[in-house]
Amino acid sequence: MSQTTELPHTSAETRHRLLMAGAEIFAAQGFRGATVRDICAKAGVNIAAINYHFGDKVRLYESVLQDQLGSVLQKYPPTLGTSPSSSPDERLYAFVFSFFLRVLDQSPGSWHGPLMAREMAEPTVALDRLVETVLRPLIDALNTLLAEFLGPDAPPPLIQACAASVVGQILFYRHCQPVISKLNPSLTYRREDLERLARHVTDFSLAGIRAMALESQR
Amino acid sequence: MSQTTELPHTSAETRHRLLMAGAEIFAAQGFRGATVRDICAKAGVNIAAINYHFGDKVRLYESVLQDQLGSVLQKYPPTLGTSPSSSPDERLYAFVFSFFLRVLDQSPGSWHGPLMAREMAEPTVALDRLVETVLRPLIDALNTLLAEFLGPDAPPPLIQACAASVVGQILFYRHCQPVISKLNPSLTYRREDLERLARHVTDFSLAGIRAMALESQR
Amino acid sequence: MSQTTELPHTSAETRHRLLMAGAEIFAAQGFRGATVRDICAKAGVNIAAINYHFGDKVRLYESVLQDQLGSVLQKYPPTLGTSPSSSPDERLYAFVFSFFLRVLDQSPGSWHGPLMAREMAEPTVALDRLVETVLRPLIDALNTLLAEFLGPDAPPPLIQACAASVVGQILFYRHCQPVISKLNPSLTYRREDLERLARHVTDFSLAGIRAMALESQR
Amino acid sequence: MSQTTELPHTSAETRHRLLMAGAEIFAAQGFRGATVRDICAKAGVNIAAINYHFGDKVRLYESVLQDQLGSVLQKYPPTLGTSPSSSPDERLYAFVFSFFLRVLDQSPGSWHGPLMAREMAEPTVALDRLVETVLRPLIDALNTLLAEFLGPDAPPPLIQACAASVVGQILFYRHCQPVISKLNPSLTYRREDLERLARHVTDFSLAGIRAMALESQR
DNA sequence: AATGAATGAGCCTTCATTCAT
DNA sequence: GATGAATGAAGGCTCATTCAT
Repeated sequence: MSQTTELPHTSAETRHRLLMAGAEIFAAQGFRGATVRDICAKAGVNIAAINYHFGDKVRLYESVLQDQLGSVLQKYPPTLGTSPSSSPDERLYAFVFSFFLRVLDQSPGSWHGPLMAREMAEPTVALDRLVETVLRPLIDALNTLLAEFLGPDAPPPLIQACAASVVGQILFYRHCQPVISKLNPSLTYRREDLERLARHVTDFSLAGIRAMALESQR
Repeated sequence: MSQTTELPHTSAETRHRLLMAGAEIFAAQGFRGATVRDICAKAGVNIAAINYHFGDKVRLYESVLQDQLGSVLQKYPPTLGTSPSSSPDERLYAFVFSFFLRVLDQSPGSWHGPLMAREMAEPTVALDRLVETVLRPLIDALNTLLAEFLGPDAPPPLIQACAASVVGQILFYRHCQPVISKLNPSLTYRREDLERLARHVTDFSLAGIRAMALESQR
Repeated sequence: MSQTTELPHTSAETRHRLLMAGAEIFAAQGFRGATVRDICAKAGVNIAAINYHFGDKVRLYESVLQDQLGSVLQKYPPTLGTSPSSSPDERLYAFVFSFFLRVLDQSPGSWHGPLMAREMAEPTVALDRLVETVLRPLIDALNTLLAEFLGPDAPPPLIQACAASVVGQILFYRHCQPVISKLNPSLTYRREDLERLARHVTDFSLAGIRAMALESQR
Repeated sequence: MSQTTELPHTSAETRHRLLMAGAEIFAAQGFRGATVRDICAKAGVNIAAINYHFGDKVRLYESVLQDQLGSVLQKYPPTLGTSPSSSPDERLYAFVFSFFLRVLDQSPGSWHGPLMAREMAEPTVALDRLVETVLRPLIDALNTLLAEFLGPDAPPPLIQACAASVVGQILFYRHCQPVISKLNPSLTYRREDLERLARHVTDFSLAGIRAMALESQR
C-alpha cells in the first residue's frame, strides 16, 4: 500500500494520486481553471491534502509538470531506437517521431502534451526551469544533428531557423489541435498515424535542410 | 474627446475604449484571468459599461476577437502585394510573410497574435465562428496554392500535410515565443526580421514541397 | 393622442402606459422583483421616463396602486346593484360578491387583486394611505351591516370577529391561490364561478352570524 | 459554545445558527430581500458558510422552511389534545386552535407564520414540496372531518368550500396582519387571544357547516 | 499525520438613479 | 421635454488557503 520512501511519514500514495489527478485536471482546465477542490475530489483525498503535501497549488502544478515530463522523456527518448552510429537521416527521423509520440501521446495518465501546450500559451514560473533542464538540451541535440547536414561552417542563425522549421511542423499538430479537429475531424493520432506524420515531416525537412545547405555554401 | 458619430445611438467612444483595453488585457491575462474591473479601469469607464455595451464579459471578448482579427486581416491581407498573375513562388512568399506579420505584429493596439494563441490553447465558444469565417478560408487558399506545386493529382492528405508544414513553421514563432525568447533572447520581430523569417520558411518549404511533389508523382 | 391636462407639457400618454405596464409587472414580480427596465420596456418608453414622470420607482408603485384600486372600486362598488332599502341578506351578498369580483377580477389591465395581496404580505409605505382611504371605510360599512344582524347591543369585538370571518373566507381564494391551484387545478374564476363562491360564503356566514347573534343575546 | 455532536461530520452548530438567522431574516425581508451577507452577519458566521453548508441561498431557504414547518407541526399538531374518539366538535376546535397557534406563534425562533404567508404571496420552488408533504395531508384531514358533519353523500365541492371557509377565517389573521394591526391596534395574539379567536371561528363555522348540511340534504 | 470546517478577498453581474445632451 | 449613456453600490457566489482538532 504505502511505499517506503525518504519521507517515511507522508503518504506516498496520496502524493501519487494528487499528481495523477492534478495532471488530468490541469491539462483539461489549465492552471487557473483547475480548482484544488476538483483535483482533491478526483484524487479522493482531503481538500487540505494539496497544501499539506505540496505547500500550495503552484507547487503541486510544478510537481505535476516535472513528473509528466520525466515520464514521457523516459518513455520516448529523443534517440528512440537509434545509436550514435545510425545515419543522420535515421537519427532525424527518430528525433521527429519521438517528439510526436511525446506531444501527442494518448496513453492513460499521459498529459504531457496538453500541459506543455498550455504552459507555452500562458507561462508560469515553472517554465524557466523546464527550459533549462529539458528544452535547451533537446534543442541543442537537434542543432548538433542539423549541423551534420548543414556543414561545419553553417551560420548558427541558419541552424536555428532549420531547427525551428522542424520543431514547428511537429508542434503544429499539438498547439492547433482544437482547430485541426474542427477543420479535419477524421484525423486521429494513433501510433501508426504519428509514424506517417513523422515520415512526412522528416522527408519535408530533409529536402528543406538540404536546400538550405546548398544555398548556404554558395 | 471627439465623437465619431458612425454609430449614432451608441457611444462609439466608450465601445472603442473597451475594445482596446479588453484586447490588451485579454491578451495578457487570458479570458479567465482578465477581470472586468481591470478592463474598465484601463478603459477609464465605469464598471457597468461592459454590461451596458456588450451584455457581459463573454460577448466583450468575442467582440474583441472579431475586431482584432478584422483589423489585422485588413492591414495584412494574405495576398499582400501580389496578384493572381504573380508567380506561385511569389504568392507563397506573400502568404507566409503576411501570416508572420499578422501573428507577430507589434504595432500598438494590435493583440491579434497572443489572443489567437490563447484561443488555440484554451478554446472558448468564440473559436467555432473564427474557424468557419476566417481560418477555413485561409487554409483553403493555401491548399489551392499548394495544389499548383503538387499537381492536379496530388492526394488531398499530402496537400494538407504540406499546408500544415508551412503553417506550423510560422506559428512556431508565435506559440513558442516564451521559450524562444528564453533560448535566444536576441531574437526580435521587427518588420525586417519577419521578412528574413518569411524568406527562410518559404525557401525551406518550397524545397520540401517540391520533394513531396516528386515523391508523389513517382 | 395627448390629453389636455393640468400639466400641459408632460405626456399623459407616457404616464398612462407606465401605469399599465407597472401594474402588470408589479403584480407579477412584486415591488422588489420588478425592475424599472422591464417596466419601461413593456411600456415602450425611455428608461428615464419613470424618474421623469413619477420621481422614482416607489412613487410609480404608489400611483399604480392608487390607480388600480380606484378603477376596481368604480367598476365593482361594494353595494353592487343594491340600495339602502334592499334586505340585509341581499346587501351582504352584494358586499361579498363585489369583494370577490374585485380581488379575483381577470379582466385585461386589472391587477388590483395580486397587487393588494402582495402589499399585505410585504407592506410598503403605500399601505398606510390605502388603509385609511379605502380599507377602513369598507370594513366600517361591513360592520354597520353586520350590526343589523347582531343587534344594537352586540359587543364591537363580536362584530369585528364576524367581519373578519366574512372577509377571511373571501380573501382565502386570493391569498392562497398558488396553493389552491395546486390542490385543485380545475378551479376557475369566471364570473359564474365567483357568483357560486359568493353564494356559499354568504349562506355560510349568515348561518354563522345568526348563531353568534343568538349566543350573544343569551 | 457546546457542540451537540448529533451530526459528527458537519458543524451542527453553524448549520443551526444559519437556520435561525435565515428564518428571521427571510421572514422579515422575503427571499429576495434577504441578503446572504445579512444572514451570515446575524448568525455570526463567515459569508462563505452558506455555500459550504447549504450550497446556495435557495437551498438555505428551503432548509429554513422545512425546519420551521417541522418544528411548528411537532409543537402544535393538528389533533392537539384530542383523540379519534373525541367528538367532532372537539376535533374541529382542536384543528382550528392548533392552526391558529401555528400561524400566529410568537415564540422566539418561530417564524413559520410569516414565512408561509410570504411563500403564498410569492411562491418559490419550495412551495411544490410543501404542498405535497404538508398542506395536502392537512386539508385532507379537514375534509375528512367535515364529511362527518356534512354526511356521507355530501358533494366534494361542498366539502371543499366549507374547508376553505374554515381555513380562510384563520389565515385572515395571518395574511392581513399588517392591515389588522392598523385598523385595530389593540388586538394581540397571546395564547388566550388565540383561544378566543379559535372559539369564535369554530362556533361560527359549526353553524355555517350545519346550515350547509341541511341545505345539501334538502 | 490528516481532516473538514472556517475564512475573507475577489469575481461577474444587476440595479435604480443621474447626467449631458 | 425627453433621451440614452454613465454611474457606483451592492448582490450571490467561488476560491485557495488556514485553523482547530
